[in-house]
Amino acid sequence: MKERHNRLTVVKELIRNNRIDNQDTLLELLKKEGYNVTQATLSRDLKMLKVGKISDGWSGYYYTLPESDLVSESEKSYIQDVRRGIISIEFSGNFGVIKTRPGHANSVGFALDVLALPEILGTVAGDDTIFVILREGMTKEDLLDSFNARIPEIKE
Amino acid sequence: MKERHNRLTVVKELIRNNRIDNQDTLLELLKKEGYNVTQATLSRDLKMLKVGKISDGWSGYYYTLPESDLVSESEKSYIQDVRRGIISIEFSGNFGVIKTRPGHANSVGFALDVLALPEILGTVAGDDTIFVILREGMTKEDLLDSFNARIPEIKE
DNA sequence: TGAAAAAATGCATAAGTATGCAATATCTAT
DNA sequence: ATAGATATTGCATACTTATGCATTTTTTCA
Repeated sequence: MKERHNRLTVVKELIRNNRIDNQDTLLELLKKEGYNVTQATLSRDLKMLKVGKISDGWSGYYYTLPESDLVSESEKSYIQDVRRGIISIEFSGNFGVIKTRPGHANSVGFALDVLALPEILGTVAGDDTIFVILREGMTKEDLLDSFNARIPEIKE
Repeated sequence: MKERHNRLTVVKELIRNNRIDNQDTLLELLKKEGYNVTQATLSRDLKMLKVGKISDGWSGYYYTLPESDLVSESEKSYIQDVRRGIISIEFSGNFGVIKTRPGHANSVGFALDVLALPEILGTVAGDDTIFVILREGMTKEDLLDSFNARIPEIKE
């Protein structure tokens, strides 16, 4: 059985979707989801998930997931768009050319805009080709690094 | 006397430059800096500074400043560029027009690029005017909010 | 399968942080 | 300068979170 694994997933979801500021509250929510554990276990769960506690900018604090888990579902779908469409990327000076499967250029280009990679100043998409303009001072290495960070397994 | 204010500055600096994971440790460091207070006071200081506690990605946790205090010095200088140059900003549809002091449009525009506000798709700068194109789906309210968050006291 | 090893959990309690209250210190408006 | 208002602080303690240890559950492997 993967009881704990399931619970961790639920905990993560609860933290993502609620402003929770202590473990007892989280314990309540977990109970409603059918998980009956003690505060001790929850404390260990949070440590495992690397959950942090930060200011709400007002007068309180709440739990927060590490950045890597904060990627929203919608962002994930854009990442999928990129993965599905992209074929190759090559550079010339501060311009890049992305080749995509036919008809995918727009979805990939739009996804890149949404992902707002700091290296990219703008894109123009045709049918199976995207023209990428790098921001002043950015190199193709910068962009590729950023790619690998935001879009894992780009080499699939 | 502004004892507390000074102390807060030191606390902030200590947190920025060290990996501190509890208040007693911080208390020690503060003592070395010549500030003798109790844990209770420090707890209040941290709340005031909106200090958070996040995972080091390994097995521990440490204090961290809110984003607004993490702004790098170089970023601050760009923020200054914007403050020095900007006069007004108005909108029409998904376009914005920023008026600047004569000759300042380029420094402000470049600073805006560097700051990479997610609302801005791109800018074109003349001599005392900047043309801002909002990203699809973004409103002028979004941009103004972002402005206020990243560039405090824009109304000076 | 049936041990032995590893992982997960609860209990009790230690460690860490926050806060009510009273005492001071600082600021404000005469 | 001075009384009243505000802000800061320490003390004691409540609240919150982490963890050592023993127990139970799950996994591994011969």
